Amino acid sequence: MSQEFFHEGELVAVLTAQPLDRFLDYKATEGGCHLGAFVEVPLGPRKVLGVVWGPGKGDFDYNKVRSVIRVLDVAPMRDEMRTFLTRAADYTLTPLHAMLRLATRAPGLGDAPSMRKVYRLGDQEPDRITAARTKVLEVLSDYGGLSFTLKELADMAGVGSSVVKGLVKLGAVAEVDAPRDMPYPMLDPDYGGKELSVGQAAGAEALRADLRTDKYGTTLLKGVTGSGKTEVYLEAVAECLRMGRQALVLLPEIALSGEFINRVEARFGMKPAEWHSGVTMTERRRCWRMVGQGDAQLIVGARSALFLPFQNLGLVVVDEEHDTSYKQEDGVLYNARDMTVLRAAINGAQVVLASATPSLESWANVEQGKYKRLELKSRYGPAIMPKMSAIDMRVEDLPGGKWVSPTLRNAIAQRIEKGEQSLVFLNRRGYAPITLCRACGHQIACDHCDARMVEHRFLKRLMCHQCGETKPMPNVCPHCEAEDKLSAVGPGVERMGEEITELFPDARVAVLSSDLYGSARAMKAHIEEIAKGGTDIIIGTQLVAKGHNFPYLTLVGVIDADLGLQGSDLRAAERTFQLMRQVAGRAGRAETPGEAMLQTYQPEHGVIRAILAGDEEAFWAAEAGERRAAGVPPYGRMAGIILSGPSAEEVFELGNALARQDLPLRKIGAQVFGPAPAPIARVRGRHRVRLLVKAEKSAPLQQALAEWAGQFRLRGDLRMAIDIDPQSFY
DNA sequence: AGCACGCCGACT
DNA sequence: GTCGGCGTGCTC
Repeated sequence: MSQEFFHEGELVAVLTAQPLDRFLDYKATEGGCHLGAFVEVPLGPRKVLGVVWGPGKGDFDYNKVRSVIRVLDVAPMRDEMRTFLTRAADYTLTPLHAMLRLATRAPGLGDAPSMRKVYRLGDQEPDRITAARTKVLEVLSDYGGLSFTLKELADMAGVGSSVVKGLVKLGAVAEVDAPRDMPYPMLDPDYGGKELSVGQAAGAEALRADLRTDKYGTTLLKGVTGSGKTEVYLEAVAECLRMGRQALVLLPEIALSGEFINRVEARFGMKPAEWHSGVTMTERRRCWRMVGQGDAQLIVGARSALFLPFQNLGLVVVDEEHDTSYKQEDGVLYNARDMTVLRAAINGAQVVLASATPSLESWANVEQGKYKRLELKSRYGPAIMPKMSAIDMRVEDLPGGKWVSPTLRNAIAQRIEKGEQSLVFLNRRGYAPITLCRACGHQIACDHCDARMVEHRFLKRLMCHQCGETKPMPNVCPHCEAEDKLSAVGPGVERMGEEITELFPDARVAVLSSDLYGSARAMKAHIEEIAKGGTDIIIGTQLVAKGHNFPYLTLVGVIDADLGLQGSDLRAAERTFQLMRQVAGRAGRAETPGEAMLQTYQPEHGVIRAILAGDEEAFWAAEAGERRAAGVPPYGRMAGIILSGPSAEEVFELGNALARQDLPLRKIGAQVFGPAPAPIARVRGRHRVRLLVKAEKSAPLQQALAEWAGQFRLRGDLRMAIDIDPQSFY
């Protein structure tokens, strides 16, 4: 039985977010402190944030032990959260202090809850009544009982703030202190329930029943685009709210949150709390604190929202669970989808993994009986799945430098005639992926990374898609100094825009690519305008595959369905399959049936055939068979070790040393591959080398990796990062 | 992470 | 002589 409270002077073990790989003993403050308390402690000359993790070990000279400075005024960290952080740290081989940092990423955590003055109706009558005073008092009585800040109240009444101040002096308006961080408004689970189809209602009831068990469980909610998955899992959220527990919905893309928030408001009457990189500092602080004290019922956020201090987490929905952006690729390497399952298991919460095209991992977990599966077959509304066909590019008559086949061009022309929208999909941003010198063959590359610079004609610059570095488009070749010999090779969305405008000079064309907008807000506004029908032809990247609804869209043309099939990345087939199905699912979501056309040079390829046939089970079974035979995820375990440093030789040397001293891995039957240049071989001037480790599913991989890596002490500027379950493994 | 300590090269 | 480079080590 662990001790829950520590009296003044007792030793406590404190974990700080500083990179120390152990707990430090401190003496509890005057007044004592609870297990899990957030505290401020002295560390050398500094004061740092920490969490009381347990009783002190007492193995440090008692006279040198310092005292906790103060206990912070936030809810203590719960046992479940400490367990979660510990187990997540063990799983991802991340130091615990780095996990704590993820869990305390809120500004002003150490501040006392700040107060502000708010105004409400007072109990006195004003001595003289004026028009301005009447307006202020009317506003206050109209919103009976509610209070406002000075600015809000003055603005609402259309008067100056001096009028309000005057009324305060007379006692007609009361000035009171209120905490700046207000609880989020209560959501009403019975506010705006939509009529559900029979299939949806059955799915919703299954999820509600699982929630009522009060136990952990994971359900894969599968349904084609537009089948109404969102309505179904919002019913699970409603049940969670009725039970008085907190719910979290994770989205892969911030750009989607605006539309989703509106749906939540329509369903529950109020907006939920939001947590992602786009929310302001003030709002972040409010969200973190309110989640911690149970005054936020539903949080919509990005993967890092999983580390919020929930008091009573009952449900986590991972929307578009197959999306690769759930994998954090720098800093702490974790997969938010997998960590969700871990957290829910510890909290006794339910997980809903929603997707039209689930990941093979989730598919395999269903097969093994670890997850339940719910499938929404019938579409919500009259639309049906699009008709899909391949355009065999080997027989199309296309001049060099052009990418829209005559077949696709004719199909687009027909839509324009009927006043319907077409989408031209190409998963390549910018104007052209390669800038080549026709005189010497030089390709312009990034100065800091091992990547080619992509021309962005819209910005009139070259950009590195690895590090974001840009430079102006040069007039002469940087290598041979020939003038006017640089030319754009290969297609990007901007260039497609040009080609489409040439083919359809009278059509309204819009290019939709995340880098063309200054802000998420601007992008959202543009997407909404397009969705209303303000455009004939949309040219888009991956962005359009992520859940936006275009009711007038009836044709999707995929420019290069072969992109991503090449190379030896084992996930390439899976990703291509998901992407193509998602894009094809854009077409015909409303009343009009849609059509999807895939331009390909290999129409006989298994992935292309599976997409066209709509035979998912066949695709998954074939893909699973190949992975099982190769002993790779989800049927085997893998880890990547990324070594980086300023000198390529030193990094490789370390890589070779690791590969040589692989006894800890051989003991568990694991194999080491590499070192080889990492998929991105140079980032921001640092050379990167990767080793891959492959083990049986049941092998204790983490312990072996820890022992293996522990043999080395990194000198100078060398870094080592271990990536459990890497996204790409070739 | 910060910050101090400390041991070698080129400046007033 | 000393200013300052950043390698090494410590923080209860």
